[in-house]
Amino acid sequence: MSKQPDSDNTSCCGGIEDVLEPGFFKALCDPNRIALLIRLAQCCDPCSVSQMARCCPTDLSVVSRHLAILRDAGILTAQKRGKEVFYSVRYSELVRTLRAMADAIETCCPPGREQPGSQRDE
Amino acid sequence: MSKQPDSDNTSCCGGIEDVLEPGFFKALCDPNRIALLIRLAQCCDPCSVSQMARCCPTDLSVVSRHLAILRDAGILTAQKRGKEVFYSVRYSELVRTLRAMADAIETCCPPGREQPGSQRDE
DNA sequence: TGCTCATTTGCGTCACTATGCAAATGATAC
DNA sequence: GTATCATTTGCATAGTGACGCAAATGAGCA
Repeated sequence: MSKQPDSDNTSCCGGIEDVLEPGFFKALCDPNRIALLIRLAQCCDPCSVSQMARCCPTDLSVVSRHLAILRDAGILTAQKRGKEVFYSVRYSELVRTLRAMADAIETCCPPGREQPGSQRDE
Repeated sequence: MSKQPDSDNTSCCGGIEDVLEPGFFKALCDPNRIALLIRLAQCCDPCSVSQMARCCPTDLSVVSRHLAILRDAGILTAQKRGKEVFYSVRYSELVRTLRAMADAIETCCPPGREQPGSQRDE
C-alpha cells in the first residue's frame, strides 16, 4: 500500500477507498440476496422472513441468513413485531451509498483527464 | 418467481431487476479486486498487469485473472500495446451503472411511500 | 406452565472461488 | 529463425460461502 504504479494522485480521488467497501459488494454478490433485495424493494412494505421465504426456492433458514447479511451490511433494517421480524430496504442509505460511489469515481478522473482511446464506453 | 409477498407493484420499480445485476457485484465482491479497482482509479492512467502486480501481494497470474474478471464485468477496459496489456477504468460506464441503480431504487419507493417507523436511516 | 409459531443458530456437506506454480501463448528484439 | 519479456491458461490445492436439516431461542397465547 505504499507505491503507486504511475502517478500518486491519491488526493484527487476523494475518498474512493472509503466509499468502495468490499463488505457492501460482498453482501450483494449472491444472486439470491439480490433477488431478495429486489423483491423487498418491489414490495415496498416491510416483509417478514416467512413472507420472503415463500417466494424463494431455498430453505427458510437460508433466507433468514441472507436477510441478516443484508441487514449487517446496512442494506436492510429489521424490525421486530411480535414473533415476526419485518425486513425493509434502507432506501435512502442505499441510494446515498451508490451515489457516493459514483461521485467518488467521477471525481477521481474527470472526463478531461481520460486517456485517449482507452476508456471508450462504446 | 410468481407471487409477491404483499403487493405487486412491479411496475413502479422501474427496471430494478435489470439494473441490479448480480454479475456486477460478483465482480466487485472480492477485496483484492476492489483494491485493484481503487488503485487503477487513483492511478488515472492505464496500467499494465505487471505494474498492478507490483502493488499486490498476490502472484502476477492472480492479478491478471482479477483484472480479466473486472474487464468481463464491464468495469475495466483492456488495451494491448506491444507485449503489454494496459487496463483502465471505464469511468463513465461505471458511474452510469451506479447512478442507474440509485435511481431505480429511489424510484422504487419514493420517500412519501415509505413505511412509518420502518426504514429509518438514523 | 406448557404449547405453538417465527426466527435464528449449529453443524456437516457440497460447490465454488482464490491462489500459486508451471507451462503455453503472444509479441518484440536480436 | 531464437531469445526474451508480458500475459494468459491449466491444474492442483486450500479456503470460503451457500445450503438443508435439526435443534435452540424468543414471543405470544391457552
